Amino acid sequence: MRRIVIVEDDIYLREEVIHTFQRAGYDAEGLVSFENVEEQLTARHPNLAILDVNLPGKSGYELCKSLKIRDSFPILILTARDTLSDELMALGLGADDFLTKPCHPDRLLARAERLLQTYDKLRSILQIGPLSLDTDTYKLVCVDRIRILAETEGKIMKLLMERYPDTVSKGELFSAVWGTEEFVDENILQVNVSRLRKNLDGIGLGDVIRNIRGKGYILEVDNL
Amino acid sequence: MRRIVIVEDDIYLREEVIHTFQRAGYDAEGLVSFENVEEQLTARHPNLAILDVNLPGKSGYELCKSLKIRDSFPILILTARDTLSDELMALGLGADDFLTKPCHPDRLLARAERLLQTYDKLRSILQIGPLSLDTDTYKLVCVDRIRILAETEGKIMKLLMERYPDTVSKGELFSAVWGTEEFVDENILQVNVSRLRKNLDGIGLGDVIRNIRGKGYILEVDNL
DNA sequence: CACAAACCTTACAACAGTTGTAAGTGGTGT
DNA sequence: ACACCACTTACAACTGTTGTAAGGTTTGTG
Repeated sequence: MRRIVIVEDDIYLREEVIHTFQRAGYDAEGLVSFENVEEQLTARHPNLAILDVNLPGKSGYELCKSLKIRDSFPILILTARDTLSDELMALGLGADDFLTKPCHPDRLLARAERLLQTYDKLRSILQIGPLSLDTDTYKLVCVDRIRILAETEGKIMKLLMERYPDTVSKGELFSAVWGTEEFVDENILQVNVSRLRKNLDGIGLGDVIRNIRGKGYILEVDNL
Repeated sequence: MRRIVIVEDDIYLREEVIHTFQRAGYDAEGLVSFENVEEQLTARHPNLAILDVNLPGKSGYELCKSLKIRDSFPILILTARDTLSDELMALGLGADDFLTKPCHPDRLLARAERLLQTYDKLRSILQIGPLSLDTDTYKLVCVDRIRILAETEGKIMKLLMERYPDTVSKGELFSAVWGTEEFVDENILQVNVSRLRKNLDGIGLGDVIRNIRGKGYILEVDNL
């Protein structure tokens, strides 16, 4: 079932929206605390997030922007701020739709379902900034250049993107790619990182994988 | 450059919209005849279509629906009909966004750019009904079942989807897959169709490729 | 600066998956 | 009943991927 997470501090409106989606057969839930909204959201792996922008604490716009760097689910902004510049701001930061309160439940539902449908086809795609990776086929795309990675290289790239912007230890890479941290030649990881780097270089992505001596590998995509 | 095609019979509004997009650096053009709108649109391979629903001739809604069966570009409905049921209808038929006239150029632009951005990641995906095929990797998806096809099988599937709902002659298949209609063993096509069918069967798509004796092959996806 | 540890690269052979060939079976229309 | 078209399976050549081996380079430390 599709999970929809609602971030809205007005409890009455929140419950109404939740019920709208539950009646339509979705697994809808709302956040009740507005600390660490970003962590709470990503931890629940929603298929869609509905966001108010007037939240206690961090601005909804900032939240939207930082969620959209790693583009895993669509974001629908639902807010009382109804000026054009609010809408332009939201869309410019990557929001997928923008609706103003009060909003008819049917409209909200239709818009939400539209987004769910479109993002269905993107389910398997990991995104970090301008870089995207299809985790089924290991097709890597950067702007308009593409490359299809071999399985081992793809698995490494996948983990690096999932853990971004953290460093990934060699042990983690071993268990993700070979299923064990032990009994595997240390060198084989380096060989495959080397191959992966050569591949990335071929599409203009030199120096994207950086090694942290003694710690592991990390993705660097700031300058793109 | 991104091509945007505008389908709008009010010439003044049409020109205004065209200019809005041209100023923003897009290749924007409008249809001037409203016969065969669907053929005109698909022939121009737009990255986005902007559609009025009150057209002379065929209803914009019907048009939207039949365009969306093969989902190659996003559709933004721009119309004077501003009731909720119009919006629900449009979204239900697969339209990607719905705006009412008069519409501020900046809003239109922002919404359009949002769609272009999202569909960038779907550029390589062919869709016929519930079936989608990534033409770079030959990943075939039907609802939630996926299969990655080998290159030759993928090329055959690709052509069958592109030509849907027409029959594809063996000659066309030969030139698309092997680059020549001659000097290739007749049998090799049958072998690969056989392999493809076995693959499709594996994801619950038995009997999707039908042979028309003496004519060629055709895709049948009505019953899905 | 010398040394060791960590990291990187290239070449190669084993392997897996894909391709076309060959040969034979099954079905359809006249 | 016959010819023709369509289908299927087995097999060997080929292609791209993988891990191993061996040697080179960089980095931090005493």
